[in-house]
Amino acid sequence: MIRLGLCCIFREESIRFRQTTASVLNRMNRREQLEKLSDLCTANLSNLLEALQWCHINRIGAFRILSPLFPRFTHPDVGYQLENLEHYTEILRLCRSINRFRQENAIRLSLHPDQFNVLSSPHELVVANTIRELEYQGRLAELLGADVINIHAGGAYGNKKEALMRFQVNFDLLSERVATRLTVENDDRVYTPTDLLPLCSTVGIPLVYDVHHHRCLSDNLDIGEATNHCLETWKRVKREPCFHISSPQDGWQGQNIRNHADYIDPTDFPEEWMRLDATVDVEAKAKELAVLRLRDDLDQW
DNA sequence: GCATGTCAAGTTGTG
DNA sequence: CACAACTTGACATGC
Repeated sequence: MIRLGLCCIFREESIRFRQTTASVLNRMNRREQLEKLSDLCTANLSNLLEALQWCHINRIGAFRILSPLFPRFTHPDVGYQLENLEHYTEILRLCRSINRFRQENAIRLSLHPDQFNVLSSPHELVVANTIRELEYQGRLAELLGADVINIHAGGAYGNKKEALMRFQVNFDLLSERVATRLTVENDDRVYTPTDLLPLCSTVGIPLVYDVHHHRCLSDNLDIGEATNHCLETWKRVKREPCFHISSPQDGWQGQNIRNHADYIDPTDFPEEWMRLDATVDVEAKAKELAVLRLRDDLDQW
């Protein structure tokens, strides 16, 4: 069975995640900062539980958790520890409820750290910041029961081989809780599946195959071949494979095919995926509306 | 109440 | 060399 995944937020449902910025926090004293952050973390966890309940009711089998679930957690000035928040006990209780709910209802959770997390960077500071952020997401993953932390391979710096070598070296600096969850995804400007598959076998991490990115930046593999190679990387770690799907905003003849459309054109859904046991994250601007429509479209087939 | 500007972070490609 | 694009809404501010 294909399980479809909703990414991070809702378009029409009133489930909303809250945020803040460092500049707002910096205008407060530490006590006020922690009060605000405690409120936001607690609210976001309640919202996450609601999001999972929505997924369950609507037969959506996966949910991607937004990175700033705990806002500004790793920020150098205003970062904090959960233990220092007023609602710490409540926060842990909510995490356990979420973890139990996703387990009982078989909802797969994943995380997708932002583009500035670059393990292949030649800059020590960038790598250090990346590791800090990944460790935060690892903690989150452990608390909530997410099994995927998916990132891109980063920049090429004029030499992809060397960049991927740095990725490999820096991977060894990650904790067990991050390393066992980390996956790498082909992107639409630098790294194709062909570029990443050797890294995946050397490091022993799975490939998240984004077919839209592959259509924007192709290699010598067709979709069926890339799918099969991707499946092998997941088989090695005995876990359910993960794919991404989107459609271009103005069709394949449009100006910028990288932009995501509101909905998924069902003809963009690879035939090769139809009979797989796999997760397919739906990256579409209409969010839950797009997932529901694609679910119905696939049911028709 | 509504419009507008801001938000920690990286890298690439364009002009 | 500077800057927009990537992707993107939520929030705070100002009128």
